[in-house]
Amino acid sequence: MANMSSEDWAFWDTWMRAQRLLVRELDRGLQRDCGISKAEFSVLVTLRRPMRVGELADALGWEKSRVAHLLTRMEKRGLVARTEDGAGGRRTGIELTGEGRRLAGSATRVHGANIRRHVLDSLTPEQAAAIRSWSEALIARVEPS
Amino acid sequence: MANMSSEDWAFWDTWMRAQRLLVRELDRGLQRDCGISKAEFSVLVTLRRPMRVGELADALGWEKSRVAHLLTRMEKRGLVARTEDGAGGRRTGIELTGEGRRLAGSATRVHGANIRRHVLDSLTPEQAAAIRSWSEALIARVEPS
DNA sequence: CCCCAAGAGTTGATGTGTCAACTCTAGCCT
DNA sequence: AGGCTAGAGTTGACACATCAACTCTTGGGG
Repeated sequence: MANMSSEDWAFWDTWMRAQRLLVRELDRGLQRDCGISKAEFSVLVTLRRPMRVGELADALGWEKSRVAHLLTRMEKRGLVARTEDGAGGRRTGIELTGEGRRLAGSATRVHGANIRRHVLDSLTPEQAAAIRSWSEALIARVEPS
Repeated sequence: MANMSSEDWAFWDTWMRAQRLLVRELDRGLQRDCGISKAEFSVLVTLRRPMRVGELADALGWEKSRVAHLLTRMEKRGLVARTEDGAGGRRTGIELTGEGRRLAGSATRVHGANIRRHVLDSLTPEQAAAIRSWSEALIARVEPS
Protein backbone atom coordinates (compact mmCIF):
# COMPACT_ATOMS: atom_id res chain seq x y z
CA MET A 1 0.00 0.00 0.00
CA ALA A 2 1.54 3.26 -1.16
CA ASN A 3 1.88 6.13 1.28
CA MET A 4 -0.04 9.37 1.04
CA SER A 5 1.53 11.84 -1.37
CA SER A 6 1.40 15.53 -0.62
CA GLU A 7 -1.28 15.92 -3.29
CA ASP A 8 -3.29 13.27 -1.46
CA TRP A 9 -2.97 15.18 1.80
CA ALA A 10 -3.89 18.45 0.08
CA PHE A 11 -6.97 16.86 -1.44
CA TRP A 12 -7.97 15.44 1.89
CA ASP A 13 -7.40 18.67 3.79
CA THR A 14 -9.41 20.66 1.28
CA TRP A 15 -12.30 18.25 1.43
CA MET A 16 -12.45 18.14 5.22
CA ARG A 17 -12.09 21.90 5.39
CA ALA A 18 -15.08 22.40 3.11
CA GLN A 19 -17.04 19.91 5.13
CA ARG A 20 -16.33 21.70 8.38
CA LEU A 21 -17.24 25.07 6.93
CA LEU A 22 -20.48 23.72 5.54
CA VAL A 23 -21.54 22.08 8.78
CA ARG A 24 -20.64 25.19 10.71
CA GLU A 25 -22.69 27.40 8.41
CA LEU A 26 -25.72 25.18 8.60
CA ASP A 27 -25.48 24.78 12.36
CA ARG A 28 -25.25 28.51 12.83
CA GLY A 29 -28.23 29.10 10.58
CA LEU A 30 -30.34 26.65 12.52
CA GLN A 31 -29.21 28.13 15.82
CA ARG A 32 -29.72 31.71 14.73
CA ASP A 33 -33.07 31.32 12.99
CA CYS A 34 -34.68 28.60 15.11
CA GLY A 35 -32.67 28.41 18.34
CA ILE A 36 -31.98 24.69 18.05
CA SER A 37 -29.00 22.47 17.27
CA LYS A 38 -28.77 20.03 14.40
CA ALA A 39 -29.31 17.13 16.79
CA GLU A 40 -32.46 18.72 18.12
CA PHE A 41 -33.66 19.31 14.58
CA SER A 42 -33.23 15.60 13.86
CA VAL A 43 -35.32 14.70 16.88
CA LEU A 44 -38.07 17.15 15.95
CA VAL A 45 -38.44 15.82 12.41
CA THR A 46 -38.16 12.18 13.42
CA LEU A 47 -40.68 12.38 16.24
CA ARG A 48 -43.73 12.82 14.02
CA ARG A 49 -45.79 10.53 16.25
CA PRO A 50 -45.47 9.46 19.90
CA MET A 51 -43.00 6.62 20.33
CA ARG A 52 -40.81 4.83 22.81
CA VAL A 53 -37.38 6.24 23.52
CA GLY A 54 -35.70 3.15 22.12
CA GLU A 55 -37.69 3.38 18.92
CA LEU A 56 -36.59 6.97 18.49
CA ALA A 57 -32.98 6.02 19.15
CA ASP A 58 -33.17 3.28 16.52
CA ALA A 59 -34.78 5.58 13.97
CA LEU A 60 -31.99 8.10 14.47
CA GLY A 61 -29.24 5.49 14.66
CA TRP A 62 -28.02 7.00 17.93
CA GLU A 63 -27.15 5.55 21.31
CA LYS A 64 -29.91 5.46 23.88
CA SER A 65 -27.98 7.54 26.36
CA ARG A 66 -27.39 10.28 23.84
CA VAL A 67 -31.10 10.39 23.17
CA ALA A 68 -31.96 10.36 26.87
CA HIS A 69 -29.66 13.30 27.64
CA LEU A 70 -30.94 15.30 24.69
CA LEU A 71 -34.58 14.57 25.54
CA THR A 72 -33.96 15.76 29.09
CA ARG A 73 -32.70 19.09 27.80
CA MET A 74 -35.50 19.39 25.23
CA GLU A 75 -38.12 18.49 27.81
CA LYS A 76 -36.80 21.23 30.06
CA ARG A 77 -37.34 23.68 27.20
CA GLY A 78 -40.84 22.45 26.49
CA LEU A 79 -40.21 20.94 23.05
CA VAL A 80 -41.02 17.33 23.95
CA ALA A 81 -42.93 15.62 26.74
CA ARG A 82 -42.31 12.28 28.42
CA THR A 83 -45.57 10.40 28.87
CA GLU A 84 -46.84 7.58 31.02
CA ASP A 85 -46.42 4.53 28.89
CA GLY A 86 -49.42 2.65 30.31
CA ALA A 87 -48.01 -0.51 31.83
CA GLY A 88 -46.26 0.06 35.13
CA GLY A 89 -46.33 3.84 35.22
CA ARG A 90 -42.79 4.35 33.94
CA ARG A 91 -42.48 7.33 31.65
CA THR A 92 -40.99 5.62 28.65
CA GLY A 93 -43.09 7.28 25.95
CA ILE A 94 -42.04 10.49 24.24
CA GLU A 95 -43.92 12.95 22.04
CA LEU A 96 -43.72 16.47 20.67
CA THR A 97 -45.48 19.29 22.43
CA GLY A 98 -47.46 21.86 20.43
CA GLU A 99 -44.47 24.15 20.62
CA GLY A 100 -42.24 21.32 19.39
CA ARG A 101 -44.53 20.60 16.47
CA ARG A 102 -44.62 24.25 15.51
CA LEU A 103 -40.82 24.49 15.66
CA ALA A 104 -40.43 21.32 13.61
CA GLY A 105 -42.38 22.88 10.77
CA SER A 106 -40.59 26.21 10.66
CA ALA A 107 -37.16 24.64 11.21
CA THR A 108 -37.70 22.30 8.27
CA ARG A 109 -38.42 25.24 6.01
CA VAL A 110 -35.50 27.30 7.28
CA HIS A 111 -32.99 24.48 7.24
CA GLY A 112 -34.11 23.27 3.83
CA ALA A 113 -33.64 26.74 2.40
CA ASN A 114 -30.16 26.93 3.88
CA ILE A 115 -29.18 23.55 2.46
CA ARG A 116 -30.47 24.55 -0.93
CA ARG A 117 -28.60 27.81 -0.84
CA HIS A 118 -25.31 26.47 0.49
CA VAL A 119 -25.21 23.14 -1.29
CA LEU A 120 -27.72 22.07 -3.88
CA ASP A 121 -27.71 25.29 -5.86
CA SER A 122 -23.93 25.13 -6.25
CA LEU A 123 -23.71 21.50 -7.37
CA THR A 124 -23.67 20.54 -11.01
CA PRO A 125 -25.67 17.41 -11.84
CA GLU A 126 -22.44 15.52 -12.48
CA GLN A 127 -21.02 16.54 -9.11
CA ALA A 128 -24.21 15.54 -7.38
CA ALA A 129 -24.20 12.14 -9.10
CA ALA A 130 -20.57 11.54 -8.17
CA ILE A 131 -21.13 12.46 -4.57
CA ARG A 132 -24.24 10.35 -4.36
CA SER A 133 -22.54 7.26 -5.74
CA TRP A 134 -19.57 7.69 -3.44
CA SER A 135 -21.84 8.12 -0.42
CA GLU A 136 -23.85 5.04 -1.22
CA ALA A 137 -20.73 2.96 -1.77
CA LEU A 138 -19.21 4.02 1.53
CA ILE A 139 -22.39 3.38 3.47
CA ALA A 140 -22.70 -0.06 1.94
CA ARG A 141 -19.11 -0.87 2.80
CA VAL A 142 -19.02 0.43 6.36
CA GLU A 143 -22.57 -0.44 7.37
CA PRO A 144 -23.33 -3.77 5.73
CA SER A 145 -26.65 -4.10 7.57
CA MET B 1 -36.26 29.78 -4.36
CA ALA B 2 -37.85 26.34 -4.72
CA ASN B 3 -38.32 24.20 -1.65
CA MET B 4 -36.47 20.96 -0.98
CA SER B 5 -38.04 17.99 -2.70
CA SER B 6 -37.99 14.62 -1.02
CA GLU B 7 -35.25 13.51 -3.42
CA ASP B 8 -33.25 16.51 -2.29
CA TRP B 9 -33.66 15.50 1.33
CA ALA B 10 -32.76 11.90 0.53
CA PHE B 11 -29.63 13.00 -1.29
CA TRP B 12 -28.68 15.24 1.59
CA ASP B 13 -29.32 12.60 4.26
CA THR B 14 -27.30 10.02 2.37
CA TRP B 15 -24.38 12.35 1.92
CA MET B 16 -24.28 13.44 5.56
CA ARG B 17 -24.67 9.86 6.69
CA ALA B 18 -21.65 8.78 4.66
CA GLN B 19 -19.69 11.71 6.00
CA ARG B 20 -20.48 10.82 9.61
CA LEU B 21 -19.57 7.18 9.09
CA LEU B 22 -16.28 8.12 7.47
CA VAL B 23 -15.28 10.54 10.20
CA ARG B 24 -16.24 8.02 12.85
CA GLU B 25 -14.12 5.30 11.26
CA LEU B 26 -11.07 7.53 10.98
CA ASP B 27 -11.46 8.88 14.50
CA ARG B 28 -11.68 5.39 15.92
CA GLY B 29 -8.61 4.29 14.00
CA LEU B 30 -6.59 7.20 15.32
CA GLN B 31 -7.82 6.61 18.86
CA ARG B 32 -7.22 2.88 18.74
CA ASP B 33 -3.80 2.90 17.08
CA CYS B 34 -2.34 6.11 18.51
CA GLY B 35 -4.45 7.08 21.51
CA ILE B 36 -5.20 10.58 20.25
CA SER B 37 -8.17 12.45 18.82
CA LYS B 38 -8.31 14.04 15.40
CA ALA B 39 -7.94 17.48 16.95
CA GLU B 40 -4.81 16.38 18.79
CA PHE B 41 -3.46 14.91 15.58
CA SER B 42 -3.93 18.27 13.88
CA VAL B 43 -2.00 20.00 16.61
CA LEU B 44 0.83 17.49 16.48
CA VAL B 45 1.36 17.83 12.74
CA THR B 46 0.96 21.61 12.72
CA LEU B 47 3.36 22.23 15.58
CA ARG B 48 6.53 21.29 13.70
CA ARG B 49 8.43 24.17 15.29
CA PRO B 50 7.93 26.18 18.50
CA MET B 51 5.36 28.94 18.03
CA ARG B 52 3.02 31.29 19.83
CA VAL B 53 -0.40 30.01 20.78
CA GLY B 54 -2.08 32.55 18.51
CA GLU B 55 0.05 31.50 15.58
CA LEU B 56 -0.97 27.91 16.11
CA ALA B 57 -4.62 28.90 16.35
CA ASP B 58 -4.37 30.82 13.08
CA ALA B 59 -2.61 27.96 11.32
CA LEU B 60 -5.37 25.58 12.40
CA GLY B 61 -8.16 28.08 11.79
CA TRP B 62 -9.51 27.46 15.28
CA GLU B 63 -10.57 29.74 18.11
CA LYS B 64 -7.94 30.64 20.63
CA SER B 65 -9.92 29.26 23.53
CA ARG B 66 -10.31 25.90 21.86
CA VAL B 67 -6.56 25.75 21.36
CA ALA B 68 -5.89 26.83 24.93
CA HIS B 69 -8.15 24.12 26.39
CA LEU B 70 -6.69 21.44 24.14
CA LEU B 71 -3.11 22.47 24.90
CA THR B 72 -3.87 22.30 28.60
CA ARG B 73 -5.00 18.70 28.22
CA MET B 74 -2.10 17.79 25.95
CA GLU B 75 0.39 19.42 28.27
CA LYS B 76 -1.00 17.34 31.12
CA ARG B 77 -0.27 14.24 29.05
CA GLY B 78 3.24 15.31 28.16
CA LEU B 79 2.73 15.84 24.43
CA VAL B 80 3.45 19.57 24.35
CA ALA B 81 5.19 22.03 26.64
CA ARG B 82 4.43 25.68 27.33
CA THR B 83 7.62 27.73 27.38
CA GLU B 84 8.71 31.10 28.75
CA ASP B 85 8.32 33.43 25.84
CA GLY B 86 11.16 35.74 26.83
CA ALA B 87 9.64 39.16 27.36
CA GLY B 88 7.68 39.44 30.59
CA GLY B 89 7.84 35.85 31.76
CA ARG B 90 4.39 34.86 30.50
CA ARG B 91 4.28 31.36 29.12
CA THR B 92 2.95 32.13 25.68
CA GLY B 93 5.21 29.84 23.66
CA ILE B 94 4.32 26.28 22.82
CA GLU B 95 6.34 23.37 21.45
CA LEU B 96 6.26 19.59 21.06
CA THR B 97 8.00 17.38 23.58
CA GLY B 98 10.10 14.44 22.41
CA GLU B 99 7.15 12.19 23.07
CA GLY B 100 4.94 14.52 21.06
CA ARG B 101 7.35 14.49 18.14
CA ARG B 102 7.54 10.72 18.19
CA LEU B 103 3.74 10.42 18.23
CA ALA B 104 3.38 12.93 15.40
CA GLY B 105 5.48 10.72 13.15
CA SER B 106 3.76 7.44 13.84
CA ALA B 107 0.29 8.99 13.82
CA THR B 108 0.90 10.51 10.41
CA ARG B 109 1.77 7.10 9.00
CA VAL B 110 -1.16 5.34 10.64
CA HIS B 111 -3.72 8.00 9.81
CA GLY B 112 -2.49 8.33 6.24
CA ALA B 113 -2.84 4.60 5.72
CA ASN B 114 -6.39 4.71 7.09
CA ILE B 115 -7.37 7.58 4.82
CA ARG B 116 -5.95 5.79 1.84
CA ARG B 117 -7.74 2.60 2.71
CA HIS B 118 -11.11 4.13 3.60
CA VAL B 119 -11.22 6.93 1.06
CA LEU B 120 -8.70 7.38 -1.68
CA ASP B 121 -8.64 3.77 -2.78
CA SER B 122 -12.42 3.73 -3.17
CA LEU B 123 -12.77 6.97 -5.15
CA THR B 124 -13.05 6.93 -8.90
CA PRO B 125 -11.21 9.78 -10.66
CA GLU B 126 -14.53 11.39 -11.55
CA GLN B 127 -15.72 11.25 -7.98
CA ALA B 128 -12.46 12.72 -6.74
CA ALA B 129 -12.64 15.53 -9.26
CA ALA B 130 -16.23 16.32 -8.37
CA ILE B 131 -15.47 16.43 -4.68
CA ARG B 132 -12.39 18.55 -5.17
CA SER B 133 -14.13 21.15 -7.30
CA TRP B 134 -17.12 21.33 -4.99
CA SER B 135 -14.84 21.72 -1.95
CA GLU B 136 -12.83 24.47 -3.53
CA ALA B 137 -15.93 26.34 -4.62
CA LEU B 138 -17.48 26.18 -1.17
CA ILE B 139 -14.32 27.31 0.56
CA ALA B 140 -13.97 30.22 -1.82
CA ARG B 141 -17.57 31.23 -1.24
CA VAL B 142 -17.71 30.89 2.53
CA GLU B 143 -14.19 31.99 3.32
CA PRO B 144 -13.41 34.76 0.86
CA SER B 145 -10.13 35.61 2.58
C1' DC C 1 -44.73 -18.08 44.91
C1' DC C 2 -40.05 -16.18 44.88
C1' DC C 3 -35.94 -14.97 42.83
C1' DC C 4 -33.30 -13.49 39.26
C1' DA C 5 -31.85 -12.43 34.66
C1' DA C 6 -32.85 -9.54 30.58
C1' DG C 7 -34.43 -5.37 28.53
C1' DA C 8 -35.46 -0.37 28.75
C1' DG C 9 -34.14 4.00 30.34
C1' DT C 10 -31.54 6.99 33.16
C1' DT C 11 -27.61 8.96 35.37
C1' DG C 12 -22.78 10.38 36.32
C1' DA C 13 -18.00 11.01 34.85
C1' DT C 14 -15.15 12.59 31.48
C1' DG C 15 -13.57 14.75 27.19
C1' DT C 16 -14.49 18.19 23.99
C1' DG C 17 -16.08 22.73 21.70
C1' DT C 18 -18.16 27.51 22.09
C1' DC C 19 -19.04 31.88 24.04
C1' DA C 20 -18.27 35.47 27.12
C1' DA C 21 -15.72 37.35 30.79
C1' DC C 22 -11.46 37.82 32.77
C1' DT C 23 -6.08 38.78 33.51
C1' DC C 24 -1.82 40.31 32.21
C1' DT C 25 1.48 42.95 29.49
C1' DA C 26 2.99 46.49 26.52
C1' DG C 27 2.65 50.65 24.25
C1' DC C 28 0.81 55.05 23.65
C1' DC C 29 -1.02 59.60 24.80
C1' DT C 30 -1.23 63.54 27.55
C1' DA D 1 5.18 59.52 35.11
C1' DG D 2 0.18 58.03 35.34
C1' DG D 3 -3.38 55.99 33.22
C1' DC D 4 -5.87 53.95 29.28
C1' DT D 5 -6.44 50.67 25.82
C1' DA D 6 -5.41 46.89 22.65
C1' DG D 7 -3.79 42.35 22.09
C1' DA D 8 -2.71 37.74 23.82
C1' DG D 9 -3.98 34.04 26.53
C1' DT D 10 -6.68 31.86 30.03
C1' DT D 11 -10.69 30.53 32.53
C1' DG D 12 -15.53 29.31 33.68
C1' DA D 13 -20.12 28.16 32.39
C1' DC D 14 -22.62 25.55 29.51
C1' DA D 15 -24.00 22.30 25.49
C1' DC D 16 -23.06 17.96 23.74
C1' DA D 17 -21.32 12.84 22.93
C1' DT D 18 -19.64 8.59 24.83
C1' DC D 19 -18.95 5.00 28.15
C1' DA D 20 -19.96 2.56 32.10
C1' DA D 21 -22.77 1.85 36.01
C1' DC D 22 -27.13 2.08 37.84
C1' DT D 23 -32.59 1.49 38.51
C1' DC D 24 -36.85 -0.30 37.45
C1' DT D 25 -39.98 -3.53 35.37
C1' DT D 26 -41.16 -7.80 33.38
C1' DG D 27 -41.15 -12.53 32.42
C1' DG D 28 -39.55 -16.79 33.18
C1' DG D 29 -37.62 -21.16 35.89
C1' DG D 30 -37.13 -23.46 40.34
